[in-house]
Amino acid sequence: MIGITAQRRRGTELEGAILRATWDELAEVGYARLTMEGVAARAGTGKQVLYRRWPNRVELVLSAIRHRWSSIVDDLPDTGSVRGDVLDIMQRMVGRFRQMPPDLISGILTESGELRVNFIHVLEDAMATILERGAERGEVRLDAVTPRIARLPTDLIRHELLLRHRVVDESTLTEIVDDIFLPLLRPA
Amino acid sequence: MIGITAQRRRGTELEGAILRATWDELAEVGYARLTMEGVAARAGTGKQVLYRRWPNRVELVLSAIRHRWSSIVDDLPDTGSVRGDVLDIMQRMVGRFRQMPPDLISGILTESGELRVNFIHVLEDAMATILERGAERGEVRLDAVTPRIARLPTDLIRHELLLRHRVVDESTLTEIVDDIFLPLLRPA
DNA sequence: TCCAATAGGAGACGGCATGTCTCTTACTCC
DNA sequence: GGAGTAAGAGACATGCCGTCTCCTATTGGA
Repeated sequence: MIGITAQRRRGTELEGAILRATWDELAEVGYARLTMEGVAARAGTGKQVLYRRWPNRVELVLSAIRHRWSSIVDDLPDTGSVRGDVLDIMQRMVGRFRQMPPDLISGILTESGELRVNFIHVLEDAMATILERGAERGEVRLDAVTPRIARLPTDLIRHELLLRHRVVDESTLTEIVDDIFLPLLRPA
Repeated sequence: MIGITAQRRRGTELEGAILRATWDELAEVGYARLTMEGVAARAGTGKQVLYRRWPNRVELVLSAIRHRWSSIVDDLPDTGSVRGDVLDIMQRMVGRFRQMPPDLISGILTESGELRVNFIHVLEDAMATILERGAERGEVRLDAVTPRIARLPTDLIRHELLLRHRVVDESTLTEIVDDIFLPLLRPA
């Protein structure tokens, strides 16, 4: 045949294209109106190819998110103070959230029930490390810090972003850290 | 015509029946799979009757919730201590949540963003009153309590219930109150 | 008391997305 | 170079949405 030979993508290459298409579709129409058909069309493939890899919308979208972003804490901040480190983590959460379609998280939350390990567990580990380093510097009395206190900053940011739908600015972050979190790290 | 005369319900009576049917449907299939057709069938009426009153699913369900429950704080607790009052409020939140289909809140939150008024604002007012009474008893230094601190208990419960999907037991409540909230009411 | 206006009950309809299936054809690996 | 695999394309049954239309029970006003 003369002219264009329709190259047929496979495996990783195809998968990458689909995940990119998914993300683009998300950005364009949001999560609520993202359809398998839309993604397939945009990726230039058929629905069956999607369903061969992911059982449903939620899983596809979760893959797309993971594909686009590595872990939010793959490089831990080390500013020299607990305050700086925690603010850094919170800023990352806010920044990442800002780059998502507004209904993405709540949509996934509704359909799949749980926030995946990525979103919560990883942050807990990061906080643990930050607090240990703080303890070595004498900033923190580790025995006074319960797990719930440790996740206070991230929990509150999450609450603010997802349940209150607030724009979280710098002053919100410092409020949480200075008025709430830091005082609890060194009880009287 | 001999025998059963098909009484035709109207106005308030019909509306009540629909709202009850909506709640039953919610309890049975959850929010995600609640359909207008299902509600209409259960109420023994047609879809048009629903659409005449509510523009869509969300509004119908919101009405059903309001129809079933009055405000969570229409009678403020007054146990004689801030600790008791706050625990009481938190227990109410947990109790009410337990009586809801698991996906109800997140579903509505996703689709309409409404409900924040009921679920957040009302509780803030209640907390304000509780704290003022606490201040009169000398339990609380009001000048140290920022709005964000005041809503800490309710925010954390909400986070636990809606984002972490945890079963919130008594020990969770006392942890939040004793380890986090009360210490912040009387800084050193 | 009767009649016109209103609203209920029932269901058809077009539209759209889901998830399954089938078919042909390009590619890959042995 | 040939068998097996998976891509591309689209038909299909299903389900729900929101709108429309029909007919009839009920009601409030003349």
